[in-house]
Amino acid sequence: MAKTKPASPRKIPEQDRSRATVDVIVDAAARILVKDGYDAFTTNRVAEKAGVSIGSLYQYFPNKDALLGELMRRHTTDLEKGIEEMAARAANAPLAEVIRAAIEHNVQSHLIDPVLHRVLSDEVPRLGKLDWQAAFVERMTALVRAAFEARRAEIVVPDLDLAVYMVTRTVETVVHNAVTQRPQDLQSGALAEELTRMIVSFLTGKPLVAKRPLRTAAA
Amino acid sequence: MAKTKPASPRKIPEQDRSRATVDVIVDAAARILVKDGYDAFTTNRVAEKAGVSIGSLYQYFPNKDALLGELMRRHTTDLEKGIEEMAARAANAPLAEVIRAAIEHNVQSHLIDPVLHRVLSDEVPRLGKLDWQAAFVERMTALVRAAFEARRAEIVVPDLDLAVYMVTRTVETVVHNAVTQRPQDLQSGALAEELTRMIVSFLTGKPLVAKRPLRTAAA
DNA sequence: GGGCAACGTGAGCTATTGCTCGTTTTATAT
DNA sequence: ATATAAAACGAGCAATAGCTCACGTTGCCC
Repeated sequence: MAKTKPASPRKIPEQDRSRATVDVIVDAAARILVKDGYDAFTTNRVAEKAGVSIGSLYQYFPNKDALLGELMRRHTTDLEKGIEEMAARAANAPLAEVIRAAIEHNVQSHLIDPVLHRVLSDEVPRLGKLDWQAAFVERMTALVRAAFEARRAEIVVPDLDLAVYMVTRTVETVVHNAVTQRPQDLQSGALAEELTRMIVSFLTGKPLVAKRPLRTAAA
Repeated sequence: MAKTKPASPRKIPEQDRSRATVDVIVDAAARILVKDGYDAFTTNRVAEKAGVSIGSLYQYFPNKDALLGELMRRHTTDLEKGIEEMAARAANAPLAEVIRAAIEHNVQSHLIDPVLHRVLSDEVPRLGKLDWQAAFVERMTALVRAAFEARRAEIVVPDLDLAVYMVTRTVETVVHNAVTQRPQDLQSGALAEELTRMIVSFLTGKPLVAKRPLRTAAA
């Protein structure tokens, strides 16, 4: 377990053949992580499962972390797809609707490849803040911040930065953990419903009027 | 990195001498984790730093995970100290006060040994659900649930289990992440204040009347 | 003080893993 | 066809980490 160096792609694939090799390697990496967890994620195993030699793997990935990084990058890119457009679509909707849409989008994202998502965020050792990762977080934060600023008058939280921080953290982690611990409430929409109430009432200081009447009996 | 087995203490220390040895080992483990992170946490290094031989370490800990487990157990025990008494003290206070007290207690807990706490929860590979860990979570959950049930009339969330889940997750992770990402807001109490508002308005469906007037200007 | 068990020691075994490098195969260009 | 470079190969090296075990030391009990 040597300390891993900075790491950038060793060689850029030029022919279709090599691009296919890279893809097959990344896919195998994902499959191993999903099926057997991070402990089973060794470069030799990935190469074997991909049906390529270990040497080929190291032609395109300078080290293990680079492969992991590329996998995370692709996964994140998939998740990001659609966020901007959702934000644009809800651009001049009322605050409560924006929140609801964002939360529901977040829930859907978490239901795409839950196992890979969980392994990547829970089991993989933090490979100290990749550059693109920080950029991603910043972009998302900016998006939320802009949405809040446009509706500043409705928001009672004095410190807007703090509000953005708390809301993003809360939504992300509650939904994320619910994938494994509350799958039923995620599917039924109950969690998204309550989470929306929570965030909206936090921001506006006023209770959210429910779209559909809340059940009044206990579960 | 072999798969680690169940693991229970290999030998129970009987003399003072050996109990001191165990302590010095656990302390060294904590110091290494805090100062150098999980990558530097090797059994040989721990033994060296503790000033005992590697053989001694393995007389009391059957494997590496057992040492880590014991360290976590001690840390958690420290955190748990005071939770029950706080719960008892706030037994018949109004809901908002209970929430506030619990959140402030949680904040204080996170400020005890923040670095160790962070390493243990973020950097250490999940050693699949220790038995005492599950028990701890269950005890805490039961505590919160009891507090909610005693005030069921004030709570608008239809599914009380879901409410308990969301509240515990939210408080824990927001505070936990704030330790490293929002230390200022933790220290100032601003985060605890807003978090309390968030939880109370979520539960009661009504805005929390601020103890001290909120600043109305933006940050 | 003798015996026994608890305690302590550390050289080194075993196993694994990330990764290299000399070689061979395949595609492209002329 | 031949040359050239990209792509693929895979045996094996170097490093490291978890852990064992045969042996020495300390302390308790009669």
